[in-house]
Amino acid sequence: MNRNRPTMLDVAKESGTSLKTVSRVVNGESGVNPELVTKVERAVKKLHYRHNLTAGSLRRLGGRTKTIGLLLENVSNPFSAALHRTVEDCARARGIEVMTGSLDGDSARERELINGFIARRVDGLIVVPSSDDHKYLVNERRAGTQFVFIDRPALNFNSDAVTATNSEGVEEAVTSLISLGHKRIAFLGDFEGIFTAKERHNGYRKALRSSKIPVDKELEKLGFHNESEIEAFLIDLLSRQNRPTAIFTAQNVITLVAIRVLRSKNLHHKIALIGFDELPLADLLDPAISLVTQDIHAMGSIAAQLLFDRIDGVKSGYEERVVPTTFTQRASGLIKA
Amino acid sequence: MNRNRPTMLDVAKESGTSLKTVSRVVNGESGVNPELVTKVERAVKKLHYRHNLTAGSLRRLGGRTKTIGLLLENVSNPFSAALHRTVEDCARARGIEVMTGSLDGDSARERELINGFIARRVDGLIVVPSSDDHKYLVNERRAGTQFVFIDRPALNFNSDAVTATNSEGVEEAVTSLISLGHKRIAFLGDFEGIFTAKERHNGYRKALRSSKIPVDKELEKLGFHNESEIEAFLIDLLSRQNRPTAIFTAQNVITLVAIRVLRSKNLHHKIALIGFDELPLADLLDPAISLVTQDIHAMGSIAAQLLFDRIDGVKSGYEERVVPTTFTQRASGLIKA
DNA sequence: GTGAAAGCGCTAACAT
DNA sequence: ATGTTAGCGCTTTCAC
Repeated sequence: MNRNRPTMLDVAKESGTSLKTVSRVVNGESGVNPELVTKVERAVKKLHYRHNLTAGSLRRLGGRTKTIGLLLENVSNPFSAALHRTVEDCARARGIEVMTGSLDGDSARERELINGFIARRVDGLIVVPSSDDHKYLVNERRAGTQFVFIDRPALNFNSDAVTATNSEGVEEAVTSLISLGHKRIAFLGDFEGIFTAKERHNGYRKALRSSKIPVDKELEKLGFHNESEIEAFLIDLLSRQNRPTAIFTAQNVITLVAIRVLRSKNLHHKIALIGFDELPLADLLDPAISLVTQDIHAMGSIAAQLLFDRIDGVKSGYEERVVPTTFTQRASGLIKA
Repeated sequence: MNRNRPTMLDVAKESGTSLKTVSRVVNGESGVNPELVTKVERAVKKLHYRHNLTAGSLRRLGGRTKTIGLLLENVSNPFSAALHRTVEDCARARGIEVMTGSLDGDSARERELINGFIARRVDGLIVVPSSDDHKYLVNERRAGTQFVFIDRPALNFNSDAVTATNSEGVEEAVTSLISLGHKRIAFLGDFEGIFTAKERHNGYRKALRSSKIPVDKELEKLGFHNESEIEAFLIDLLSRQNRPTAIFTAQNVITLVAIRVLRSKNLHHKIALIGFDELPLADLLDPAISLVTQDIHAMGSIAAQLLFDRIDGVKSGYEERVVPTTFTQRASGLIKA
């Protein structure tokens, strides 16, 4: 029972001061007689008093709870986890705690979790969205909850957002493949409904167009429901007569499966491979894997800063900040056509 | 400003009912006239009412906030992240949200974060501890906050805990090396002050003892301050005349460095290696890496269940649950002496 | 500089 | 079955 916790009134009685003085001391307000401060602090220690921030937020102007929500694709995937850590560090510097949740691409879960966080009155939310319509947030923002989107922008909802140069990053990587003589380059990505997936596909198409290589739809596939679908597509792809000489995998799980399939067919030294997203140990594989990666630290810090500014009342127009990707060339991307 | 959010009183007025009826409907209590339910629900929708759980917890018996805290080593490391996901899933099933924080092995941070979470009145905490004295939690538990420890038990604080068979897991792996003829087996682990590090070292020593292999302190090192120290020790170790024929690395970062160093010396096919902790892509390296791993899902679920039971008022004696590790033998562990 | 009183949004206890 | 009132622990407002 939290009921047995002492309150400010208990501390006031114990220290022979008033409730308000205790409040001032606990909140570190200036202008309190040092003697009283000592008395209060002694009583706090003696009674093991713990400030109740949630009660305070009820009456506090603006009702701030110094808690934010962070909605990720899945807290256990490396991209989400790294983003989480960055946001946590930014929040810690300001005495803000972070509540997290995984959406798994489910738009219903997005709404549920946002409702759950709002019921706990978070001051704002950083969201890697899973839904394709964020109109429903208009009322929440009007009521005082701030939102910043990350990785993908909001849809039907004008807001701050931080994204990466998905298209340009892929374009650079695919162009490098073309310059090595590749003309048949496969592209495996997520469903086009996902913003990042579409952007990455656009980058691939642009690179082909610039080099006047016609699109071969047989070499493209967007959207897989699970790993075995990826595997099946790749096995089919590689068994064709006119199989590709290079593969671009636009997401880390797809890259992982591609590595395994290429190995199992003993083609990992014959067919070039470049993937999108960080992959632990990618540099230790044989061949080492070329990757296009996002600057997660920059993305997370910018998103956190944007959110904190909004919570602090900044009213300027909504910003969309774009963070450059990095192309790390390794052996798998240098295999010639 | 959260101030503009409508309250139950606004909903009551809009629906022509009373505050208490609104409360009943919002909380899904039975025994309310369906007509009134409809009226209230209509008003809730119209006004975009959002229940304020934090206000409710103030008055609610037991003061539950339906929020728990999860303190991890570092939310972005794979072990922590996987644990986080498991706990999140267990919590979600009960409508509980999770606040998280990274301790980085810092005991001051542990206290700070616990204080921050208690200030927000979490119902309980699941802790991978970083401090070596948890006496200070006695008062918190007395005041109604529940604690479950995971990965390492609490010190000077009697509580529920979930750990893995660290010692037995290592013993099994090292014994397998011995049975392949290895007698000079190096052991690299974390500082002995860390529970898991000590346990893993114990397992190593037990395996040697059972086979009557004398301990060679030159082959052991416990505690590194950073990756370059690990690297330096390994480089020295491998350049000795009587270098080890096998290495056991008792933690994932150490295993990673060992993989890199063995490769750089071209010894990865000559010296056996077994590591502790999961390593993504370990099966795709050449040689594939043998690992002793923890059942993170089981550990997380058990910890969550223990915590929820305590929150629900279970008063039985504190339990220490031990979850078996798994030894996955791959090529790196099968290299002979 | 300090304190008393009101009230934040809700639930509990008690009417009706 | 529904409503009224008090009060959770705190911050605000305002008086001293």
